[in-house]
Amino acid sequence: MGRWEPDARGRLLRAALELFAEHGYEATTTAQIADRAGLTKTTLFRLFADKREIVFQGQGELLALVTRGVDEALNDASAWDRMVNGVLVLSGAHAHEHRTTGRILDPILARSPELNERAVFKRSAITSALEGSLIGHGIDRWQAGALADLGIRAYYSGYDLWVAVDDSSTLADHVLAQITVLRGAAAQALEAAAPQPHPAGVRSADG
Amino acid sequence: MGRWEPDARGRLLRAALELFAEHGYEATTTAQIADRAGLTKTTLFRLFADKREIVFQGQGELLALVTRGVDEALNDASAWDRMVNGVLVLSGAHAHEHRTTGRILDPILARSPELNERAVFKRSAITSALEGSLIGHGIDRWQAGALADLGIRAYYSGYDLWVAVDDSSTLADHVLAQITVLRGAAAQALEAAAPQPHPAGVRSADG
DNA sequence: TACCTGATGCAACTCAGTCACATCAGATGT
DNA sequence: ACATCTGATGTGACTGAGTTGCATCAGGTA
Repeated sequence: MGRWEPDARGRLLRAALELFAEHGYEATTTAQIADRAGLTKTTLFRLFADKREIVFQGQGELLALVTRGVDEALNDASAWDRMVNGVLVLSGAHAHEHRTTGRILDPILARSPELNERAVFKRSAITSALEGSLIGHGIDRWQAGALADLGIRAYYSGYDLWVAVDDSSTLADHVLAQITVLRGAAAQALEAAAPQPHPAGVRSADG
Repeated sequence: MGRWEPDARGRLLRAALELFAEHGYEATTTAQIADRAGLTKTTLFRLFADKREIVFQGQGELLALVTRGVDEALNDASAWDRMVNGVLVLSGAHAHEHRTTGRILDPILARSPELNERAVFKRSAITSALEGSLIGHGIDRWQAGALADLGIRAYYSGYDLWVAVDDSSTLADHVLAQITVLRGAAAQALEAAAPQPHPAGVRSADG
């Protein structure tokens, strides 16, 4: 346990968020972060793979979560229901405190291309995990891809809404609502493409 | 024109691909690349924003392409047709030589997390460009998002197929085929979710 | 008291990326 | 020919991320 000051990771995270908010991400050095946390650069890099990971710590667990959600759906669940369950289990991982963190993080993230790139990568990793889990349950790979895109899109826009408002709502509430919205939108978009009952030939829009 | 040896960018790209293939991306230093190209590190970083961009040079133009494709669709084109046109114009940008480059690049890319992250970022940027263009034409934002995801997914899996086979087919051929496949798959996945014929009033997240 | 263990510090290192300044090859004008 | 202008390249020093081997230190155990 904590022989030295406890919770080195937490202290580093808080120090980093403070400094990022004050001076921006790029203008903050890892030495400064370690310094404010009462540690050294070496320890920082022992606890985090790189500077960006300070901000995204724990996102690795999300991959396991979404997979678990897909796996734990009922045996006769449809592809759609498996996807929904994956995204819902994913959403369940966020406590109310994450809302505050999200509010602090968002502007920092928006101003830093480097952080943005990592964020996109995490999103992609989660999407791939969802897609892979669905495929693992025998779902057609193209359906799995489309479902994963839709589900993760719902998750992220639900997250944005959840962070933006200030009520007692759960992340899962917003995500579920977004799934419904996106399902309707996707259906409408596809309807315009394939009005015939049997999805056959497409007319390309020659340029 | 070339007062010195011409085509510095091309020489650097070739040198980089050689070295990456020989020793891997991470094990190759920028100085080595510049050296083999008969240049210096400084010049390398004058021509490329960073080490990763050597491999992804020119992807920035793709954003403009997909936007142009969406813009140049017929005035009364449906949301779907605008998306298709955007993706097709995007596909038209690749000559046959890109196939060879793709074959060399793919294994390098697969072995390097760093390059992978950049690749994902580029994909995301193209998706956002497509989504934004569609929204700019008055298309509902949720539809735009879903359409962009589907279109770019078709583009990338079409690209994979195009690179994998060795015939006279065009990238656009494969992408178009993938759009059809994905449209069918998405329709099927949604059908299981919403069996009711009228996807009517969708309630947005309470806010 | 002696030992063990895991978390931390220290110092030196490599490499990506930046910058100010010098240089060099060719085009232009006289 | 000669001087000059211009843009592409080289030089060398610098910052900061990330790594590594070794020392140290706090606490638990015998």
